[in-house]
Amino acid sequence: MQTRSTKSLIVKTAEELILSYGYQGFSYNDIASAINIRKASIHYHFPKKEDLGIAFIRKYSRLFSLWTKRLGTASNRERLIAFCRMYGSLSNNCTRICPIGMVAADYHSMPAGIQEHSQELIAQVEQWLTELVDKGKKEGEFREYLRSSDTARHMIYVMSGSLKMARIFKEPGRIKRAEKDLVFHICKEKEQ
Amino acid sequence: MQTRSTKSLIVKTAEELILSYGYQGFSYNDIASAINIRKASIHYHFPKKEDLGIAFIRKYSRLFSLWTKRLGTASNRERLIAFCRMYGSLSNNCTRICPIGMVAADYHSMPAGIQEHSQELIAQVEQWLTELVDKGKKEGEFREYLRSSDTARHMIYVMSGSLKMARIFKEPGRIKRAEKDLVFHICKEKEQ
DNA sequence: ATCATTCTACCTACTAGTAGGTAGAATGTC
DNA sequence: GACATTCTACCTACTAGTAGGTAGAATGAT
Repeated sequence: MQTRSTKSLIVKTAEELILSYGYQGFSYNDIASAINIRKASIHYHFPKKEDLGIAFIRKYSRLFSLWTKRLGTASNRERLIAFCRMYGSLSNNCTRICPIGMVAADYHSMPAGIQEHSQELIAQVEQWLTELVDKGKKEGEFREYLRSSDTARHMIYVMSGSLKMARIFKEPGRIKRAEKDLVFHICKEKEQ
Repeated sequence: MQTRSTKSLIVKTAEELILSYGYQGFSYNDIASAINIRKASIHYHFPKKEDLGIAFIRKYSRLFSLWTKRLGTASNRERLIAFCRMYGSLSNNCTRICPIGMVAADYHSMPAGIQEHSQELIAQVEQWLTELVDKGKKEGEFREYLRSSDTARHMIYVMSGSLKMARIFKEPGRIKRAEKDLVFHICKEKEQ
């Protein structure tokens, strides 16, 4: 097995474990037995657990960048909905929560390097959403009284909260509902 | 030192640790050294870590019940604001998050007994908020188009999200802002 | 083209430390 | 004396991380 596939397989597995059980809730052993390699091999690619944690967050940073780039010239309303759908897909049928929700909860028990990268990821998403709301207001699609950055934050709170609760109560409908609520109170045209 | 005070001191310390570092992020040793007793003494009061976790959640269940009872005959709008203020006070100056936010994130890595009690606590808060929104609508204080239980959930998502982000970015203003946003989009009278 | 060397990617075997948990003695309190 | 409480001393299981080795591919020198 080549390095590239093993390395990314490790990150992929870490990802699943972190989004299910949290940073403290998974071990190198869990990964090793999941993909049938030895623990030391993980340390070869990621010397410290912190390194793996950072790789996990940076991956989501990259994925989000790619996602925003792929998102063509849709209307602001469509982009808002697309964001919610993308976010909802992270739920993985009520088995996982979002990276932001996880790092935000475990924040104080994480190494400094992970904390910094977490801040960057959150800021990146907030930034993109702030610009979206701003543009939506200017182009008359979104309600004028909204404060762009507060609305962006509000969206993150709601979407990440809905994923968590959807998982606990095994109610995927909570995510869809959160989306509808957000669209309703951000967009001008009615859609309830 | 009597049992009662030691026992409640253990829970109090666990509480602080859990709300800062998460369920996986604290140990019996942390508590022992924090209040200068031996680890085994904690096991005397709480044989398993799960027992301590349940005590923690049940305490917040009781506290919430007491809080709702103490809350006199204020207007629905005032009760809504009081809820947000109470919730915001859990932030402890951006050092902690809320019990709901914590158990929701760590959910899958917690023992079954804690999971059940977590569900109950969340359901309890959701229930109270649902009734508040319902009453607020009937009495003409809240916007009629709101769905009571969805709005209740929305409130929990936003408040618990704001506590988490306030902690990460050391921005207590996020909590106040979340409160204002909720009041604005739930209550009829303007207040921005 | 051959051979020595270096590097990559993994391995086995181990360390020190910490986790939750237990047994039983010591201490206090009624 | 009886019982509750806290202690010392320990256990097993597991954690992140390290030491040292190996097969084989890549590189370089002649």
